[in-house]
Parts: sequence; C-alpha cells; structure tokens
Amino acid sequence: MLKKSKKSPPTMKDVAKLASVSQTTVSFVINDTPDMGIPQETKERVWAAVNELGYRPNVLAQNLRRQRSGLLGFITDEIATTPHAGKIYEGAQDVAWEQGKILLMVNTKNNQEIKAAAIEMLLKRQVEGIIYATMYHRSVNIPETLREVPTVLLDCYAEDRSYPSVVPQETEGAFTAVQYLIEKGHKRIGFINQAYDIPAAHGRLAGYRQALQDSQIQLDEGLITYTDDEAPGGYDAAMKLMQMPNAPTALFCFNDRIAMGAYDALRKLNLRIPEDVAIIGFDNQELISAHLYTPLTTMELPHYRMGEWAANKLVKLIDGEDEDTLIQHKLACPLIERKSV
Amino acid sequence: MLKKSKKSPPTMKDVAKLASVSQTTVSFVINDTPDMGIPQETKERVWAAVNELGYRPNVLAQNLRRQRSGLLGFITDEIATTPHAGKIYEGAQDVAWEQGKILLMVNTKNNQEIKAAAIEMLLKRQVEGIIYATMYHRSVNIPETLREVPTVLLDCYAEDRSYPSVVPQETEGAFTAVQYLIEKGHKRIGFINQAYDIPAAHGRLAGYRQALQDSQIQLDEGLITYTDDEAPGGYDAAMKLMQMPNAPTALFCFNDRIAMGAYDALRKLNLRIPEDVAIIGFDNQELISAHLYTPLTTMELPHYRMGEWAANKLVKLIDGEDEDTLIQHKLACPLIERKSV
DNA sequence: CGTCACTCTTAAATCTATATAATAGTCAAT
DNA sequence: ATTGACTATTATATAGATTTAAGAGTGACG
Repeated sequence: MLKKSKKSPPTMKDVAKLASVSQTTVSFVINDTPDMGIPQETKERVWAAVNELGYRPNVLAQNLRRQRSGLLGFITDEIATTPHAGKIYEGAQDVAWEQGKILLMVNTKNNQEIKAAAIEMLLKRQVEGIIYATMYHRSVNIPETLREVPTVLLDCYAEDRSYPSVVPQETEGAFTAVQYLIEKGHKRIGFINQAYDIPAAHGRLAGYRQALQDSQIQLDEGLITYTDDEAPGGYDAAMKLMQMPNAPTALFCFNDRIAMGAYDALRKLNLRIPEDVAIIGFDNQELISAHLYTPLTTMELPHYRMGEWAANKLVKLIDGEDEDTLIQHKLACPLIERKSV
Repeated sequence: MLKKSKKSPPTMKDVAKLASVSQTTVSFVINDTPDMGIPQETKERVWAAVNELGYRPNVLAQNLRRQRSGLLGFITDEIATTPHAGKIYEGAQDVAWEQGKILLMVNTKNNQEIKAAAIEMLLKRQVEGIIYATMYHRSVNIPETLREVPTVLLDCYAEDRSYPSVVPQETEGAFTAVQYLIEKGHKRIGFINQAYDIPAAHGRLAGYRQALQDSQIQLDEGLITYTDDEAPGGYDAAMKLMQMPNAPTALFCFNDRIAMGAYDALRKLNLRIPEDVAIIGFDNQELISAHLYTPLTTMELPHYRMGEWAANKLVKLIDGEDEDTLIQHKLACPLIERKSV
C-alpha cells in the first residue's frame, strides 16, 4: 500500500494557472504592487483563484527572497521556575506582533552549552535580532557571537555596558515605597533585605536610605536585616525586628515572598496588618500579593513594559532608525496599593 | 551619505569560490552526503573555507528546499496570568529541541480574532504541526483551519473528541489525595471544591467520593462545600467547615490558592497544621505550596509531562509513525509530600 | 506607414540551499 | 584502440516566492 501522498498546499503557480495569468501577475495582484496598471477585471480573476484554491503565501519563500526572516530571537536563562517570564515575554511579543515579527524563544536552563547551541540555532535561522532576558536583574556575560546581530538585554546588563539594556529602577522604586510608608505616618521602618550581592539589593537599600534622609528620619542600622532565604527568612527577620525594644511600625520587604513570611510572623505575634504593622513588598507577584489574607501593597517590577521596551528598541536597531547601542534604560516600578499599609 | 551596506553573511557560493570547488561539492561535504567519494583533501579544503568565512547554513533556504520548516506552532489561550504556562511550554520545547524542531509560540489572549490571525500566521510560516494548549483543563472549540496540519490538544479537549488530547487524571488524583488522608487515619474529610462547571471540579469530586467509598467511609454531604472565589473563598469555606459540630480533621482543597485561604482560617481558629487539621491541596503551585508556613502537601498537575507528551505525539503524527488522531490521554498527578498532613 | 507613448503582461534572474543527472579523467581489461 | 568501471566533480533543476527588464498590443500623431 502506498503511503498517502501528502498533497502540498497550492502555490502561486497554481493560482496563476487557474486564473490564466502568469505567476508574476499573481504576485503583483496579491501584493498590490503600485504602478503596475493591472485592470480590475484581472485582479478579480486572480483573487477568485486565490480563494478557490485557498492559497496562502509561503512565508519561508518570501523571506528567503526578501532577505529577512521576520524572526526575533528571545533567549532566557531560565523560564519555568518563575512567573515573571510570562509577562516579559508577553510585552515583547505584543510589540513584535505589531511589527509583523515573530519571537523564537529558547531557554538555556543556565547551561553554557545549551546557550551556545541556542544562539547558533537562532543565527542559522536568520533571526534579525536577539533579546537576551534574565529572570532577575543581574549582570551577564554575553557570548561574542551575539555581536553578529542587533541585541538588546532585558532585566540584565553587560559588565562593560556595551549592549543596550533595560532594567527596573530599583533605587527609585524602594524610595517610592519607603516614602509612601512615611507619608502614612510611619517613622520607624524596618527593611528586610536580601543578602545576595545583586543590583536589586544594593539599589533598594540606597532607595530606603534616601527616603529616610529626605524626610530627616535618623537611620537606625538595627532596622536593616538581611536574609538569604525567602519566606522562612522573612518570618525569622520579621520575628526579630518586631521583638526589638523599639519595634518598627512598618516593614519594607525586599520581595513579596519575604513579605509572605513576615505575614506569618506577625500573625504569630498577634499583630494585625495594617493596623499594628504596615507591610510593603516588592515584585508584585500577584499569585502571592493579591491572594494574601490582607492583600499586599507592593512595588511592581515592570516586566511587561521591559519586554515592550526591548522589542521596540530591537526593531529600531534592525531598521537602522536608532543607532544608540549603548543606552542603559531604567523603567519605573509602579506602586500597587492594596490593603497592607 | 550612503547607508551602511549591511553586508550579508557568507553563502555556500562564497565557500565554493574560496575552496575552488563547486557549490554542489560544498553541499556534499557539509552534509557528509554518503557515496559521493569525496577525497579527504577536498573535504579539508572545503572545511577550511567554511571556517575562514564563518559560514553558517541558511536554515530558511534549507527548509524551503526540503519542504519542511522544522517549526511547530504552540498556541495558548492566555499566558502571563498563570505560572503553569512555563512548565507546559518547557516540556514541549525540550522534546521539540531533541527532534530538531523549534516552537513558535503565540498567545491568543482569549480573543477570537487574534486566535484566527495567529493560526493563519502559523500556517503561512509552514509549521509542520500545532499544539493547542490551555492554562486549565477545559473543553475548547477548535477552528476548522487547524485541520490542515496535525494538531494536538494540551490540557483541553474538543467536545467531539476529534483531536488527540492530553489532560490530567483529575479523578485519580483526587482519589490518591483523599486515600492518602485516609491512610493517615482521617475519617472526616472536608472537601472545598470549586463551584464552576469545569472537568476538574467534577473529576475531583468523583475521586473524593470513590476514595471514601473504597474505605467504607460514609459520605457526609455536609462536608462538601463550594467556592467561586480562590483564597477568600477558601478562608470562608474552611471557617464554616471547622465550626461545624462534628468538624473534619482534614481538608482536601480544590487547589493551592484555596488551601492558602484555608490556612488563614485555621490560624484564625488557632488550629495547628497538621497537628489539629491536615490539609492537602491540588496543582502544586510552588510559589504558594512550597512557601506556605507549613509547606503544603499537594497533588501536582503534570504540566511538564503534558508538554512532553503533546510534543512527542505531534512529532509522531507529522512523521506518520502514529496514525491515531483520536486518543484522549490522561496523565497521573503525582503526590507531593510536604508537611501539611 | 512608421514611430512614440502607454497599458497590460510575462520571461527570466534572484534568494540560498538540496538532489539528480551528467561529465571529465583514470585505469584495467578485452 | 575501444569499452567498461570507477572516481571526482559539476551543471542543472527545484523549492516558492519577488523584482527587473522586456515584450505584445493598441491608439495617436505626423
């Protein structure tokens, strides 16, 4: 028995034959090429043939001829482990879609070999540019092959700042958060920071300091704690802070997971949120912040907008409308008011 | 001033010229075409030219000629709003990668027009097949255009079962969860179900019933409650159940977010987990379940494995190695033991 | 009647690769 | 010397489009 002959889809040639014109004419009609003086009657005949056959242009062939693939590479270091990924990707994809481009996503699982293979694959597939995204704000080493096409870094930056990048305004975000607490009347504000040496930790500490200073509040180093663990660390840190002789009336947590741990500690101590203690988080991980028993007020990391910015920038670089490949852009973190302050 | 002439990357023709052979020979060498009797010396000359120019095959051209794109479409109804997406995608991508295929992901934002446009775009780009994924187990309407290429449904199914699909074993999962509670000595087990008319709600209720019946435990309809809200609903439902005269000693929650609400209620009632009340969830949303104060024992939705299964099935359909387009596959939900039981 | 202008249409080159058929060149056997 | 059998290599067709240059047909004008 013969294998079913997978009949291939109709081509432009088939349309031409059915409409009794040349392939060239079909192309002119379909693309509405200007100044070709094709009479209405012919156009209709061609379109009728197109519809009858259900013809659909082969984008592969188009792109080969046009010398551009319409593809943008999107490399992430990891993906499944974080819910941020979706929003970053969505922001980038929405912009790409408007521009008629498609994203080709690969995640490297933090493996150098996979990363190299992924880049090679993207280049072989003729991507016009690449967005290199990380799932938390950090510094990265960029393989040299990426120089071959326009590249934009997202939520990360090259040590030598030689690639355009977009990251959150960590310092300003923390400043806003703490100032918000101050506006609500708080003067003793605890800060549960993250212990790792990452830009977010430094930036947010700077913002915390700045906000206190701007309001002439004396900095109490004892109110700043560090944890290298998430929820359990937040629990311990909050426990410690709230049992101090001169306990804070508000807590600024490095992220929502730490805030979640702090919630447990406060409950254990029979302290109400926000009546007894105000809490503000960072990240706006909705799964947590919106669903905590007292919904958490927090600073949102602008993932969607970083995705948008990166895709926009990349398209401009590709089109040569923008030549600045050194810009280090920072996006604001909006305050999400819920009930915990 | 002239625009920079974007020098195009080297082609096979360039390699041929440099190596003083024909393009055909270059192709034979690079692809290591058998039975061509190309002497070692020539091969080395070609490879030297390849390396000198940094030649990289143009996959677009290869695929046009080979009549297959190496692309698989991956359509999701929504993406950013759920952390499940990442794992589903990762499972599919890992399999695709092994097979030398690439996923082209688009999300339709639950908009019919975008969906139609997305499918049209995928077909124009010559995808070899399509995975249609939803973010929660449900029934879907599949546009007829999807018949044009092999299609696999993921975490959803067509009403008429005319497409192959993979979904979680809802009933068996619930059965396992409840049986686990029973094994731990619980006899009065509350069930906080979700009120919407979705397969998961029906399936899990059936599993709950079956487990009780298998252990000859009399079903008490009063122990079954419904909520149409997540965390707050879980709070209310748990509150109600635990204040009954003959309160349950264990709670089976429809999902982890409901369990999170139940946690709050139990804490409010000063009931310890798991000493006073055991809780088991569903979904294994790690962000919640692993970070709750008493880490939550729960049933995992097999997202990664559904992604794997769908991609594997799709590749087989494409290759004609498998003709069964009607299979409705169900994957087991593994028990994730933590500390709440 | 020849030519120019204009309208409509098409042949052919191009994009980058693959794959088939064909062609030199060498050597042994008849 | 002719044929056959290899070996090594290349010309050519093909995939499905775009684009340039050229060709056919009509009418007007001198």
